[in-house]
Amino acid sequence: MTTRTADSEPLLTPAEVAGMFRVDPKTVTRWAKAGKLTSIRTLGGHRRYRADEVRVLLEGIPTQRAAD
Amino acid sequence: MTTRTADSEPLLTPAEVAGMFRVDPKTVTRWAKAGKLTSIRTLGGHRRYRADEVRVLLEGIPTQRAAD
DNA sequence: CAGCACTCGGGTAATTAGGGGT
DNA sequence: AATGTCCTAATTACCCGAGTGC
Repeated sequence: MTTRTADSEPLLTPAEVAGMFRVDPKTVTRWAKAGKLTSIRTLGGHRRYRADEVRVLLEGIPTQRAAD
Repeated sequence: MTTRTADSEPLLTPAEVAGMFRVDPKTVTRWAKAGKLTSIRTLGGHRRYRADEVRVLLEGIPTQRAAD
């Protein structure tokens, strides 16, 4: 219950997100820089995106989760 | 595999749809605004259209979608 | 260690959105 | 009512070389 952290949130690569939106990976990077998308950076500087967030932004269909 | 993603990967750009219908991209935009065509917006406001929907409107042959 | 695919960064064309008018 | 065209502003796509990820 109090464990409300994003436990196992699968992260997506720029190419993955770009494919889902039918845009260029660079565009996804631009969204991250604009703060429209939550980006997690690897230690090398590469970005990873939350599958949850992307799914919501795509059609507004959040992850199927049991009612709180 | 619990690949429970919404199968809305195949998206088309306005130019693509316009080319398939032999109309101006603006016309496709009008169709979207009129609700005649399902449009998914990028985070920048650009529209993307479902290949399924376009195919149906073009040939009337819907895509085989797996029943959940 | 070496290699390939991908992503990074910046910069420049092409496309799209929106309103207005024919 | 519906489509095509003109305009400006914003967004997106492709160019490069270098670094990261596996």
